[in-house]
This record gives sequence, structure tokens and C-alpha cells, in this order.
Amino acid sequence: MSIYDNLNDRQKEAVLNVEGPMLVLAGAGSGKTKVITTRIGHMIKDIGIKPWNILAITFTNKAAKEMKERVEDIDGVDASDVWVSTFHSFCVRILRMEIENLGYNRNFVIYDGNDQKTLVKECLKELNISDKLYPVNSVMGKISSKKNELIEPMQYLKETEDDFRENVYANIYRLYQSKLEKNGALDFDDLIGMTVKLFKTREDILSKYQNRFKYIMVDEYQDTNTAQYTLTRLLAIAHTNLCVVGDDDQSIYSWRSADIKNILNFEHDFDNVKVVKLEQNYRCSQNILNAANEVIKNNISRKSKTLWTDNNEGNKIKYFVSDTEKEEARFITDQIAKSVRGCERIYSDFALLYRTNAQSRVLEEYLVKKGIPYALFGGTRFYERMEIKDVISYLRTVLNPIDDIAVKRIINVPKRGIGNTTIEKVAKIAREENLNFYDVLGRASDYTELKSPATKLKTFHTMIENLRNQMESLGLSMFIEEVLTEVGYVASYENENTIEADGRVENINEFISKAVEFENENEDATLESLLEEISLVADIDGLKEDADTVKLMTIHSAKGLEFPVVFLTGLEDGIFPGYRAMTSENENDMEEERRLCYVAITRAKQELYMTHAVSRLTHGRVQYNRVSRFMDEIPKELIDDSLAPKKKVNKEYASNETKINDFFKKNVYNKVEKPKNIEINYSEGDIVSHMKFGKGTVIKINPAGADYEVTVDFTKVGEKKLMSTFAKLKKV
DNA sequence: GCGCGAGGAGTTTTT
DNA sequence: CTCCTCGCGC
Repeated sequence: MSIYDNLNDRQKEAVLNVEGPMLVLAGAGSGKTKVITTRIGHMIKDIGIKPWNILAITFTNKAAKEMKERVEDIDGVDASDVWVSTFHSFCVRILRMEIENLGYNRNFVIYDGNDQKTLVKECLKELNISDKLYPVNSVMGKISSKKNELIEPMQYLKETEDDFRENVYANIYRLYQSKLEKNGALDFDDLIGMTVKLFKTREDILSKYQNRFKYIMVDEYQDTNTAQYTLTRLLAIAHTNLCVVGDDDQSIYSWRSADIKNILNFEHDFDNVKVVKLEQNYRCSQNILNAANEVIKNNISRKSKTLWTDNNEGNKIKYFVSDTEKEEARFITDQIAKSVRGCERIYSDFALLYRTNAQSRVLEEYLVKKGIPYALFGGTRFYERMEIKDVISYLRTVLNPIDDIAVKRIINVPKRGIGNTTIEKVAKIAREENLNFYDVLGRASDYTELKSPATKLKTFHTMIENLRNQMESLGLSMFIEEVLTEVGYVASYENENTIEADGRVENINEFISKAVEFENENEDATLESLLEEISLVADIDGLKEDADTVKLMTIHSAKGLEFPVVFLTGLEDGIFPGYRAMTSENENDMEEERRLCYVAITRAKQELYMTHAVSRLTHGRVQYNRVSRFMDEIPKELIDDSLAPKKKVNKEYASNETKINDFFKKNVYNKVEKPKNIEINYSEGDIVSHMKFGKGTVIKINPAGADYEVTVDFTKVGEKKLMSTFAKLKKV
């Protein structure tokens, strides 16, 4: 039996076409991973392409690992020399070898989101800019998006000369970048950006890698941003053996600067692009797939593609309305408990998906109450926990003492009597003398300002120096333990004797065991490689599918996964689609939200529940939300709503009417929820025009919540349901 | 320098 | 509701 026997014709076509550029449009559940892995197998086994000439890029480490394993499983293929990695780890690998060409030290550390935040705060302080006017989050977002667009500080400064506000951002960006450099650090975006810079400035280095990676594959291509796109293009342009795989309907990362145009325009980027569409879905039941198709067809900007399946019709989609988010959680956990008790399902058959991490709380509460084992992904990640970050900062300090952020974080943890005033003084001196924070500690006695804390600072400095000297002789995990005892970190928690502190100690122990594990798995494990691994793992990478637990995660994290039974929760306007998308001027935001819904629905293999809570506690206030518009887009005949109590009007809800109105008045929601201000100058039967859809006839106008839902039959795109506030229809 | 308590601000989504 | 910052008293 050959490795191609269980492929369909389209899949086979994609597998066998190895030379030249190819776009594989792979719908949800269409066997995309199988195609990629078989293709690699084919290249090595049948064509004789050398494994080390192949590069496959994925989005998560988990996907990379899985892909590699599946290639290795193919008979007679040795995949150990194939590079399968994420964009970020690919770049780190290149940079560790080459970054000195850009004047950086190859021991650079990688700053995560929290480190970035701290650094931005420092910048604002130093530039005397108020974080009220320039909120830290927006500064970070701005810097990140500039980096993803490959715009460097100087260029940005120049571009914004005439725009005061933007220019301030540019200034912060410049300082931020120089601080990163001084600390010997790169942030996530730099990993990609620096690699691109390297390839752009050094043709010799670029061609070395072009010749190394003659065959390139990129998975989830719809999620690439400009920097990643450029990187791919640079690498592939010499041999043009580039195969990109993706699905424009599953593009859900535009907020991270992913540009859907990268996949939509791929055919124009290279000559003679072969396009293969994988439209047969092997995952979902007929009903589930139909629902997904019905939802996604409301999007305008997409490549035409219709998924079909041979699978059974399956059950209808179960829709459940509850009064509160608590009842929603109770219903879900009841259903799970019932079918496990009846031996129809095991816990790991279920996934609970939600739009925002905050929604997981109630669900957890009820899972615990019912004694259902579960695994939660997202939220605060293991490596982001305070105590773990502290430990890591110690390691970073020992390894790379110019990393000011790490040094400042732990200099007074546990308490050493080095307070904020002292830290500020040291920082000021460091700035003035153009030294690193740590350097000043070593010569504290030279400065009169540091007279009183000098001994404490020196002691800290000596301790770190001593630790560094032991690094070589002790093994990795031994060294970590040595650091923790020497520093007195664990002891300080043990003395606390609180449940919280015990939990922290437990986490630290887990960290040590992870280090041991890492040491066992990698022969040449070093502190650098451990820290690197830590900074690049995603939460989802730790997913153990075999554990018999219910899985909880955001829809974003669920991408690429599948489950027999999915509960899609919080189907409310304002939650999903989120409030942001509902009020956005930009039609694309709602479309992305809809794609997210498409992704969510297509995670389910056999059964899909969609739940909606009429009222929900958010920010400590009760919010009343109408059912999600996405729910309305699913035809009634696909839905079983018999679980829901018959459209009863909850007494409390009714009597709360006045309160609700008060709430809306006070709340930003009045922007969308108050129909008063909406004027519609057209009525049923009128011809109207829309910015994107062109001309059409108004079929129906319904009051929907606080807005009007207008059904229009457009000449070009057919029937559409629009909210009058956003559609901005004009009577012709 | 440190700890506590009050008050304010803030929520998508993550490599 | 919860996390974080700030200011005060020790």
C-alpha cells in the first residue's frame, strides 16, 4: 500500500506537486496536516529531496511537533533533518548563529509581553509622558504593529514629523528600541524583524539559507503578518518552491497584524501559481458543517469555497438559553455529567469554548462543584506566574546581567532592604554614565548618593557573581536549585505558611522538574536554551489530548483542534461578537468575529451546543444581552431548541426593565442600544445603496434590540441582513 | 524602606 | 469583580 492511497484527488494533487509556488486553500477539517506531512514524505522518499533542504513553518510548537512526528511515522522516511518549527523559533535559531552580523550579542534574551510592558513604562517615565494620554497598552500595540510592518524607529519618526501625536509614539518607540538593545534583549516582534533585516542587508547570508531551504511550506498562511510574509518571500524567491497552506475563512489574528491579503493575493505574488482547493470536510457532521457554512457565507471578502462532507447528518445543533451565566454553566456541567454517567462519553470528549478568558471562571466553578476533571488553557500562563517570573529573572540576571529589567525585578525579592528610592538612584546613575544597572551595583561605593545602601548593593552583586562561577560546574537543574537556596527565595515563601505561598512553592518545584525533564530530553541543555524554550512556548503546546479531562479554552486557542462535543458559550451580542466589533466603523472587524464563529463551530465533530445567557455578570455589573447575531444566521431547521425553556419572560428580567434602561443610559452601550437617535429614511421596498455591496432593495426592517435589522436584496451579492447603524444605507 | 488600605482603572483574542 | 497604583503612617 502506498502512502497516497487514502488521499482524495485534490489532496493527491497537492501532495504530488512539489516544484513551483502553490496555494492550498484548505477548509476546516479537510485533512491539511495529512497533506503537508504526506507531501514531505513524498519529497524525501520518492523524489529524493534531501531532508535538510525542507523547511516547514507552523504557528504553534504543538503543530510543529505533531507534524514532525507524523512525517517520521511514514515508512522509510527519516525526518530528523527536516526543519519543522514556528516562525519565532525558526528566527531564533537563525539569529543565534547570525545576529552578530547586526552588531548584537548572540546571547540575547527574549522579552515577553510583561517585560515589554515594564520597559514601555520606563520609557514613558523617562520621557515624562503621561500614561493617561498615552496608555501603556496602546504604546505597546503601536510599537508592535510598526515592527510587524517592518518600520524602524527612525523611519517612523520621519514619517510622523507633521503629526504631533504619532510623533510622540515614534519617540517612545525609539527610546524603547535603544533600551532593548542596551539590555541585550529582543522582543517577540524583533525575532522576525531582525531576521528580515539580516536577510535584507546581507545578501550572502540570505543566499546561504535560500540554498539550504530549497523547499518551503508555510501552514496557517492566512495568519502571517507583513514581516512574516517578507521573510517567507525572501527565503523562497530564489527557488520559488513555496507551498502555502491556509484558509482565509479562518483568519482570526488581524489584531496581531496578520494580513489576510497575504493569502488573498498569493496568486499575484508569484508567477504560475498552482491553486488547489480542499473542500471535502472529514471532521464534522452534516448539520454542523451546514451551520458553519451558513454563518460564514455572510462575509463578503473571501475566496469562494464551499465545504461539503460525506459524513452523517448527525444531531441538530442544541441551543440553550438561560437567565444567567450561572445557569449556563450549570446546564453545561449537567449535560457532561449526565452523558459520562450514562457511559456515552468520557470527559475528554468535551471542549468548552468562549470568546474571552474571563468567561472561564463560572464554568470552572461549576466543574469543581460537580467534581468534573478539567484542564484550562490560557489566562495567566505557567511561565507568567509571579514566582516563576522571579525565578526566571534570577537565571536571566546570572546569565545576562545587562538585562536591566530582570535585575530590577529581583534585586529586592526576597526583601533585602533595597527599596524604590535606591533603585531609582542606581537607575539614574546608570543612565547618566551610560552603564547598565548591574554595573553600577558593582561599584556602588564610588558614588556618594549610594553611600548608605552601598553594602547591600555590593552583597547582591557578589552573590550573583558567585552564582555565575558555579554555573559551569553544576548541571542545569542543580544550578537552578543552587540559585534558589542561595538566594533564599523558596525559604522566604516557606516561612509565610499561607496556602498561597505553599502554592507558589509548589509551582517552583514544578518548574524545577520541568528543567530536569528538559535536561533529560536535550543532551546539550544549557541555561540559554532552557530560557529560550520557555519564552517561546504557547499555552496550548502543553495540551495533553489523552488526559481524560474536559478542555476549556478560548476560541483562538482552539484553532487547529477538534473535539467530539463542543459547547460554544456566551452567544450574545456584546460578548460574541464582542462589543468592540459591534461598535467598530470597520466592517472587517465584524467579519473577523464571524470567522471566529466559523472556526468555533467547525471544531465540533459530532455534537455542538450553543448557549446564551440573557444576563451576565461582567466587571461586577449585570449586563443584559440579546442573542448573538451569529445564532440568527443559522437556519432554524438545523437547530434543536427544545432544551430551552419556552421563550419565557423571566420575572426578574421584566421587573428589572427600568434598571436595565438606567444601565444602558450610564453605559457605553447606549451608543448602540438606544434606537431613539437612529433615523431611517428608507422603508420596505425602497432601493438603497451600500458602500461595499452596491445597490439593492429593502425587503424587511425589523427592530432588533435597540437597532434596526434591515434585510436587503443586493443586486451583486444577494440577500443580506444588516444593522442600520453600521450599514449606513442611503436611499437612492 | 515597608506594609497596608483606599481608590481608580480596565477586558478580546497571543507567538 | 479584581488587579494595580498611590499615599500615608510606621
